[in-house]
Amino acid sequence: MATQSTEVGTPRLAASRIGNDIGLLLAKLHAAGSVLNNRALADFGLRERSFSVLTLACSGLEPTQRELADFLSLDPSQVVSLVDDLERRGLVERTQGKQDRRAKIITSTAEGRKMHTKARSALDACEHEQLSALTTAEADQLRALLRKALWGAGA
Amino acid sequence: MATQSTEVGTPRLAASRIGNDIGLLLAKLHAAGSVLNNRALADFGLRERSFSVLTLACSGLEPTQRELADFLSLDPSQVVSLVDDLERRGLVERTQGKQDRRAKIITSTAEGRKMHTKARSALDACEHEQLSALTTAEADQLRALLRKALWGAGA
DNA sequence: AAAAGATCATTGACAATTTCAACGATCTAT
DNA sequence: ATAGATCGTTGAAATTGTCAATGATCTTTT
Repeated sequence: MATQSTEVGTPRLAASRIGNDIGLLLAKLHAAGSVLNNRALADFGLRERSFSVLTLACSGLEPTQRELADFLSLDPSQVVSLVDDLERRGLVERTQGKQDRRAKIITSTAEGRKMHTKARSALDACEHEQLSALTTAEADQLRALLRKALWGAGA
Repeated sequence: MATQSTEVGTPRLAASRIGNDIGLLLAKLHAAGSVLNNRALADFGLRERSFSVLTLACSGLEPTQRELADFLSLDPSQVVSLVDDLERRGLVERTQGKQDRRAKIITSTAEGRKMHTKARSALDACEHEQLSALTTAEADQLRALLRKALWGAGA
């Protein structure tokens, strides 16, 4: 994410064969969205990643840090920092794993859930803005295709 | 891209609301694909980005470095390094802009085009592997939706 | 039941990347 | 002409990514 702007720039070069590369398209849309998202989350002292951790902590799924690392495509040590920060701010708590005492389950505090609710609605607005060129049906379709590409038909 | 593996990990947490966030889905699919792509390109001494620059250099579109930066969502200084490397290896050349003498137009050498052809076919295989959970029609649809989200219906 | 080997969170070191401010050269507008 | 913007480039600073080592705990093998 180099361009601080949201503008996705001259589509002139999109005519190249590379304008059809899934990898590049993913990178570009992701970069553009990150700027939007981080800008919106800054009001809450959050970034995309800490928001993701907070969301999962609020989900009731009781994720371990290892699961967070896998799911968010992060190194376990990065999760430590993310959780440290959220825990220091009282939004999240580490509790010992039930079957596995090595693992730490991340759960949200009441305050964390309040914060999450507010941040979530801000993010939804972002997403809507990011996909404004698509109809609602197309946006849903995009989501479904991305999920299927990642996890197969099962998810 | 933390996990060096291609495995996209436990979909258990995908049940969370965040498993529908476009931002996260893009990040995950992009991260997984990057590992694949960079692994394949390593045989040619290329990475995703240098390959992108090389591709645009081969496109006949005569992009300036500024255009490359915009299109690839990179800082202009990052493009300098990328082009430096490719130029040192004789794959690409800087030529002075026609209307604007500040600008540098990046074009490919004959050797650059040979390299590009080989790398391209390796990458196509990657993309196919990355999207193996999708049918061909779905992959095309995904491409079209990403393009529309980025550049609107026009592109 | 004990030992060996794997996995979890954590730390800290190191490398790579991103971001930013400054610069000379050139372009554009006043 | 002059003033202000833009292009590529450099280099420094901040952020991120990667990796190896550790103690605690789990799992598997004997």
